[in-house]
Amino acid sequence: MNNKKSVTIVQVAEEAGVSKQTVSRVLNDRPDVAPETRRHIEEVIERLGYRPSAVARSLIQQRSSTIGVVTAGLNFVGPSRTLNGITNKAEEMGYSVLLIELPDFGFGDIRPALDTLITHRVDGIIWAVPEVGENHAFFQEEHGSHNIPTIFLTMGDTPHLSTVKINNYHSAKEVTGHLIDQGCLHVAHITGPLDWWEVQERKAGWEAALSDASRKVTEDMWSVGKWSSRSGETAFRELVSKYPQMDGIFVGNDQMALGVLQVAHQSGICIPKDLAVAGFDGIPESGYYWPPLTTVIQDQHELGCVSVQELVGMINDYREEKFREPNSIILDTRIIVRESSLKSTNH
Amino acid sequence: MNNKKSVTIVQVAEEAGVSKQTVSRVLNDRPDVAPETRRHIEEVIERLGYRPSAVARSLIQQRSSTIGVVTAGLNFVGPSRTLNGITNKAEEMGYSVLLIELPDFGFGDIRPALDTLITHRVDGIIWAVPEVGENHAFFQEEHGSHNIPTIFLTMGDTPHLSTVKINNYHSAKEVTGHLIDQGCLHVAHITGPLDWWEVQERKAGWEAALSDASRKVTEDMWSVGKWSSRSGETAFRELVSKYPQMDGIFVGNDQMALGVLQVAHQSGICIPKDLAVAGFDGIPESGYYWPPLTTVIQDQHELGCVSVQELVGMINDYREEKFREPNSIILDTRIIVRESSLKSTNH
DNA sequence: ATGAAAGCGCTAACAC
DNA sequence: GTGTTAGCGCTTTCAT
Repeated sequence: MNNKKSVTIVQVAEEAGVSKQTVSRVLNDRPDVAPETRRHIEEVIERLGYRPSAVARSLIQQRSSTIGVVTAGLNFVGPSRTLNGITNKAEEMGYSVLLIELPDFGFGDIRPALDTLITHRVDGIIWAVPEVGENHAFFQEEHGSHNIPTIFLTMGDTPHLSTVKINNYHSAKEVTGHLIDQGCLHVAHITGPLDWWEVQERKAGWEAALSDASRKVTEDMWSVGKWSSRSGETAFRELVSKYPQMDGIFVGNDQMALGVLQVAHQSGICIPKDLAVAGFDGIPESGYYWPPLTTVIQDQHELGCVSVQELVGMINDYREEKFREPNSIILDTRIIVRESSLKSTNH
Repeated sequence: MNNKKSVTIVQVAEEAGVSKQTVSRVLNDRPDVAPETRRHIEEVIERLGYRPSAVARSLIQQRSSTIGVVTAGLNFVGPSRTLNGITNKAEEMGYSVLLIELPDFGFGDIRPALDTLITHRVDGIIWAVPEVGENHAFFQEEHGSHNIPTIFLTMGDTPHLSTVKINNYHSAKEVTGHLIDQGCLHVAHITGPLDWWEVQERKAGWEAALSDASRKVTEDMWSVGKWSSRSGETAFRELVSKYPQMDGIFVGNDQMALGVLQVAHQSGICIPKDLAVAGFDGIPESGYYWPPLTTVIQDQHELGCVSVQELVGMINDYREEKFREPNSIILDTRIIVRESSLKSTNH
């Protein structure tokens, strides 16, 4: 328990009575080692508990086999599921993950995070911080200020940058259409914070669906939340008073929708009869809300997987000095209809 | 955008017309550099966009300033909040985080994860995988097979190992006591999977509370879930039929409690009048369930923070060859009483 | 099939 | 206050 210094390749070589190159060959599965020598060296490695140093290897090979992941808001459900996908896929593809979490959603603190990653010589970067306000402006201006392959999650299309995201606009439009199909004449909307790119997309989708159904969109028909159940509660109370004729509502995420359900119970609003409700995200609990919540399932695990795959492709092309066209990958979602929006069957 | 190779200390030295040693001094804020030289070098560093290589530095210093974090089930709320705390604190204390997620809760796949960390020469390890079945046996037998300071989260006290955890036993006992105080005569329990250490602790706490109130504990009074709302639903239906006189229930986590609430609604069981319900974890949404859920708040963010602090202490002592007594840190929880358990006020 | 030498980018130890 | 030398643990190139 006390031999602090770890075993090195030289010690293995001495113990085995060979040169360190031969040991190195065994480590890297090179063919040109006598079977007998190989077995002997493997035995010594095992006996000494030798583990080659990734640090030394990274230095000489000029590649760390590590990807840097920058995230924010890990205490939220979405980002952590994405991270889940990233770690799984990275491991599968032979990469380690260096994780950085920004203290907020990335206003002003980008440079230190980036410096840490550059310093560690990561082979590629996944920028898993959603686009909020101007927090991505840095990259739009300075793309190429660092020359590490980088992929961005959940941001709008931007020249020269590769992105991965779900189809927010389309999904929002579809779920709003579903509410209209259920016979809702007045479909309200609770948004997330307006400076989020996703939020703008979802709101635009809601507007498009109404517009397609020849309905007007006015200011009193929507309200702004902050993702939490509490903020959903507040936003909903606001709508109840300013848009009383509302008989359907598309809520920007499931947590806020839960806040809506609670206010409805307290106020004697019957769901879905008086008000059809749909959420967004598809968190597992939503099927157990009361009533079970209609929502849009976005596969955030898959989002993580796909981004790793694309990034590794970028890394490889970069190494071989091949030019690679920036890619914009869009993942589909799936509406899951549950009781909270089923007006028609209740008639 | 195309100069692939990154700038090195030698290039900075040449450009500045000094030796690399002087540049190194500036990088490490050594006092013995002429102010003028320092400014000049800093200007060159800035101009060239030089970032020192953590890889080379790690190699020579024999320390990586990186901690390895091993986790599992990131798609659950608890582990990701803990990770949140870990990243925050690690960054604050000048450490980077290398993240590994086990595919399951750690049966059989421990060695590769450990190898990855050793290979990367992390300075310390946070084993944030809860103790389940025999998944920690490896460490109990082979402690010291690797000589990296390691701290374990959410596992029972074990000789020679440092641990951090919340007081599961006490919390469970307290919340069960609360249900009894509310006048419940028959308090049931839904556990998580029985091979989890936490689950055993919580069950024992529930039993102790009943025992203190001179109630008998029999097999028909409890049922086993798997953490999900769906499994809570199943377990509760089982209890309804095998323990019909039940008028209170302590559920092993909030998600399963949500499943209980749904079944109650469907079956016309009135909460809390017919049945008082308490959960465990204190996820933010629990205050918006219907009715709002009484639960035990465990601060998993704090759990992460504390573990980093303790680990850094261990790392420092280890470096200085000081012996450090293995530490077992226990964090307190807080019961938050909401409508779901307030029988007395309804009388 | 194996070994010797060089060097990745940096810092520690010692000159001057 | 600054430069020189050596070396961290490994892989690459070139001999043998």
